[in-house]
Amino acid sequence: MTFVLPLDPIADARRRWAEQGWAEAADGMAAVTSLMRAHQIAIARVEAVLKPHGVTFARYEVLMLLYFSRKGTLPMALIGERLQVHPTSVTNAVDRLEVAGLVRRIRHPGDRRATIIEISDEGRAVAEAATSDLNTQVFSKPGISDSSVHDLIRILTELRGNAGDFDAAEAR
Amino acid sequence: MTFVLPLDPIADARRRWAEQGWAEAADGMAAVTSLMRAHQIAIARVEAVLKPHGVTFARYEVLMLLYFSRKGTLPMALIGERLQVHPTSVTNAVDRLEVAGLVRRIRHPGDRRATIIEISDEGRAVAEAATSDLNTQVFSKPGISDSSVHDLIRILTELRGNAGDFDAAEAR
DNA sequence: GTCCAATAGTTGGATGTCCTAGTATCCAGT
DNA sequence: ACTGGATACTAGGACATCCAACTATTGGAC
Repeated sequence: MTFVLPLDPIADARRRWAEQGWAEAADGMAAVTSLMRAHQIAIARVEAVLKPHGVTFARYEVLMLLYFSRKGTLPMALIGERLQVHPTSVTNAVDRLEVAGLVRRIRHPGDRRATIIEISDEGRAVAEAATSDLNTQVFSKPGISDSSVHDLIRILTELRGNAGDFDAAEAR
Repeated sequence: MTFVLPLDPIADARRRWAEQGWAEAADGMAAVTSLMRAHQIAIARVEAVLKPHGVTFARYEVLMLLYFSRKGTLPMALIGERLQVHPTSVTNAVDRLEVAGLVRRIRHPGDRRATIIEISDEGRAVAEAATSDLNTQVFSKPGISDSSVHDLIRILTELRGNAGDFDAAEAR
């Protein structure tokens, strides 16, 4: 009985990097490539849970930002800033959320250039139901040990901080 | 003189999760969200470096797989399996690489369903130049400490393993 | 007061990913 | 052989992201 043991493709690539004389970059390559693949795995799990709720992760994030805001309203620009995405991505997400009746566009009273987004009751309901499912099906069992979860958060916070995601002084 | 120090949005969300009684899922949420954002940062850095070479990261990965293969050729199916992407994504990447003259489609001698992809001399040249730039500009300085790089690789390998990325117990 | 640079949002285009469906081909069981 | 189920790839569609360009509006400089 013969078993072919599939090797980890990333560990393979890292080995090749070292063999090619790129030892100095091998770990970085492995880290970045792992990040790509881990993202792919995580997003797939999340999207699968969100699908029945009729939202994607991008829209879910917008919804939760509004859900947790004081008045249930936020300017487009602020949403983009918080989520660190391009303005056009916000437009896209809001368009679809609005069509689904989960949010509403409101004219900014003091600045006619700006647009305020308001979450609707249906939006709140979806946010709560989706979060409940995500918490039980994904976030509570992320697929790695508790200590790894902590380390991962710490390391990625370091990475994000160095990339200018937030003021390093506030990194905690 | 007042400076507004932007807080880490993810640390914020984690706090809210705990306040809402979702403490058990708070870390998982923070880990997954951090992963999404870290991916966004990494892919942006990588794509910026690859852009002058006329390839994207998706195509670069295909190119490197071929570059390191014994004969410079691989079946489409194997490429998709190694990169863990959908067959249509491979078709897409190969289409563009072929148009750019970096790879070539060849008929599989023994199986008329299959297609073999062969890297061209230009493909090899691009692979080498792009790798050189990536190594010096990204992989050698990933934006986190060396020990963090090691921990990150270890944790993401754990995550990928649990997701079945390289289930060693599986027969083929 | 006027003018111009900066800001907010949208539109259109390029790219990547996945899914569903369809075509061609292979292979094993009867 | 034959037939039906797998396998390999492609076509078309939905989404998300970014960039470049455009419109509308704001606010400061002169």
